[in-house]
Amino acid sequence: MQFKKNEVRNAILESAEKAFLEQGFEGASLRSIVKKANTTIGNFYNYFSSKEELFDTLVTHDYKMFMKLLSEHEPMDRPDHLWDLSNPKIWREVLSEFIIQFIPEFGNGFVLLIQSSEGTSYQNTRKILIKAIEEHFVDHIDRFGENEDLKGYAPIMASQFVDGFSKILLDHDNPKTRNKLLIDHLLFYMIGTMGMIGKF
Amino acid sequence: MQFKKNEVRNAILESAEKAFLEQGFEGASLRSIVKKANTTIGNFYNYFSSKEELFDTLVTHDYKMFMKLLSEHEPMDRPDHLWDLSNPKIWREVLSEFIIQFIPEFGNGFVLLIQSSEGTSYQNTRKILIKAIEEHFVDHIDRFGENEDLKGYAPIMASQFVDGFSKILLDHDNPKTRNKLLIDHLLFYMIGTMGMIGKF
Amino acid sequence: MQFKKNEVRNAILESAEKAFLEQGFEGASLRSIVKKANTTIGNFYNYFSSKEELFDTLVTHDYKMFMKLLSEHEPMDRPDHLWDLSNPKIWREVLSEFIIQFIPEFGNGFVLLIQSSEGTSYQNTRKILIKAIEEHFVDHIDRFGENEDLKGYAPIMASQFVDGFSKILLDHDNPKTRNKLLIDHLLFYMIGTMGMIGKF
Amino acid sequence: MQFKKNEVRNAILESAEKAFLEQGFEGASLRSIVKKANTTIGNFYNYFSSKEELFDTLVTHDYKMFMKLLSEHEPMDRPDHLWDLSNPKIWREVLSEFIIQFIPEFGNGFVLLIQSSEGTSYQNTRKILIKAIEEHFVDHIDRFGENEDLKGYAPIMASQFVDGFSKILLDHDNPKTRNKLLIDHLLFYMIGTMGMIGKF
DNA sequence: AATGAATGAGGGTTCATTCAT
DNA sequence: AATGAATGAACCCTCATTCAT
Repeated sequence: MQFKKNEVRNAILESAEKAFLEQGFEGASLRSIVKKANTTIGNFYNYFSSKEELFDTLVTHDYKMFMKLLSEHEPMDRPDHLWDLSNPKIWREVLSEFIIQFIPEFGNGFVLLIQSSEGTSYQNTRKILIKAIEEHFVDHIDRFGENEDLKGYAPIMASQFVDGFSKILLDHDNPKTRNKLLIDHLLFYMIGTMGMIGKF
Repeated sequence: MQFKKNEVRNAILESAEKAFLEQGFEGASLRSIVKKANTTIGNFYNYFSSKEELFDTLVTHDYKMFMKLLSEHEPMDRPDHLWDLSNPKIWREVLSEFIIQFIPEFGNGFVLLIQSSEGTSYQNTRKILIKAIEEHFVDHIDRFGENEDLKGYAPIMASQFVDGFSKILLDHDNPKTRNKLLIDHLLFYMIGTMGMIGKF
Repeated sequence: MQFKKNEVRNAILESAEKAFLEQGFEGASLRSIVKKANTTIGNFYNYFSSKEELFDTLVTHDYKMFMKLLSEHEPMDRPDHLWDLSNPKIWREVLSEFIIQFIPEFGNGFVLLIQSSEGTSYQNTRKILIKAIEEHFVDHIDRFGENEDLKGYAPIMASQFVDGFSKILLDHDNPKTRNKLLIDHLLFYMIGTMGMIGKF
Repeated sequence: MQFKKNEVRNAILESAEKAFLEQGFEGASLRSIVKKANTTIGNFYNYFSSKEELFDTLVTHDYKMFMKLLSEHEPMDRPDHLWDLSNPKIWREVLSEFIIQFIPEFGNGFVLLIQSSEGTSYQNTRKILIKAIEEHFVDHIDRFGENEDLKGYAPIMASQFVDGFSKILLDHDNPKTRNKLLIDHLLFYMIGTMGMIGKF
């Protein structure tokens, strides 16, 4: 019965993903999740030990991915040499190459982590990520010592960058438009940052 | 008991504002709100007729402000002539004058409206505002007919612009730094937009 | 300040009477009663010691009246000689004289006792009265020994007689139509009883 | 657990029926109902979706019956030819046949509808029925044009007829005595009405 | 593997009553 | 005499979780 088992399990996971994305972890009730998955609340506990573990399952892969990325601190930095390119016009294609290699890894799990994890043990993920991105921005700002007070805006930039990233993933399933938008997104923030620094 | 009355009322309002900001309207429980305000649930209803009315009280002023601004559609457009200025360097001071006249009116009420109103009658406010901003962006993109596919990014930009705006209000009470950040924010989006269009 | 005092007191009594009649003792809230009386909940307790005492005040006169009537057992019996009259046509005028002498005493207090006293210490009044009337009916039925099993219907007759009586008082303020209806009512029950016994 | 399920469900229904009859829909608390049914408030909602649905369940069959009877308007009229019979003595047996065909359908559900539905969606049932009965009485009174002012008493008669009907159902489970009393009841009202009109 | 009955805590709300002012 | 703030119990209802079947 391995086969059927996975069917139910997957049905629950799908239903839960949708519910969590739409109503958040606390807002989505187990009752409604299992109902949409065509099973019962009792049976749910044959597959998952708790609501939290359900969320965990949906999110763990992307969380590990994300943490690895964060600790390696390499792929994230890769496009940085762009900062030294003079012309925004050529950024797009370089970014495009960059984004293709690590973006596919992220999916709705990432969105759940960022937008729907309130009430779970992951609720700090968003903050951690934002903090990391912020430091990243600050690094670059620091290279241009003159804009000290721009740093105040860095946290805002960082949180928006992350939320925008997550919003794109959420709203767009089609990989092509998704990637295009993600590139737009990176581009927008690079241009914005450069402009704020005074590069134009 | 007129004296104590306002104290309690304000304690409830403060406690509620904090709770709503942190946990959203539905996530924040009346019981926890009144507890932090050092009163009882029964007494709460001597001051407010419902949880919704409590939210209403916190939000109504900023909501009216916001609706007025939206319908007049004038102050919001004012800084648009900046788009025709060639040099980003001088934008800052022009924006600065503009922002001073209408920003001071907004406070945490606006943040509640944008970030914490799910489950209240105001829950569409964020969407309305984002839609309005989005149209605004699209207008400017349209002036440069060649970037048709940039429009896909407009909704992202709009929602982030609004969320960033709200985040600044939330994180900064000090009017001076707040205004500075709001100017940064506008600047960042103008630069970003112009850059995306290909102006640089 | 005796004058003003009674004004408030009367306003409360009027408002309460209406509320109790419409929603019953438990269904009517003190809050709504004092609001309609243009005073406050706190002030209410300067005039009455409890909700129950308020009801008490509205009802005590009619209750005593009623109890006296019940124990004397005289006026109630008075029209009984009618039973021996052969022609229903002449009953009406005899009843008319009878009813005039004791009906005026009853008012809304009586209705409250019968229809709105659930939850108060008077909640048995209706039952007591009905029981008394029932015994009355049974007495007359007994005079015609042959209809033994008619007695089963006596409790129904009694409770309906009482409720109808009370309903007339409730629906009709005008003394003239009220008395006419009360006479109709008595007549109806006398005819019905005689008919059931087999007099026609 | 199918076995136990119905036990609990029935226990709740029984307890609720009793509570609603005694204290009305709003007066009866869910807590007291489930307590008497030896279960918990949480569990109640595994059987019924709301207090209203609980009432609904108790009442829906009789409500449909009643509505059908009212719309067909036939069985109700059937005994009318009795009015033209000269001798009350033979009425009883004719009524007896009539009543047997439609009365058995009614039970406590009907009583709940009439006496305990305040606060539910059925709260107008009593009024509707009384109005229908009243019109019925008026019809017959109209055949004897001379008693115009008797019509004032028709609403009283109608409401009492209905309440008496309901009281009999409430007080008597035994079908035999119940039917006998219902016949008595009809008889009583026919005699009363004829007498009032002046037929005797 | 699957069911759904059972639990108990907590949600927003209303109530009669008390009491300081 | 008058106010209305304060209390605590009770209202209907939803929730995640447990457990017997």
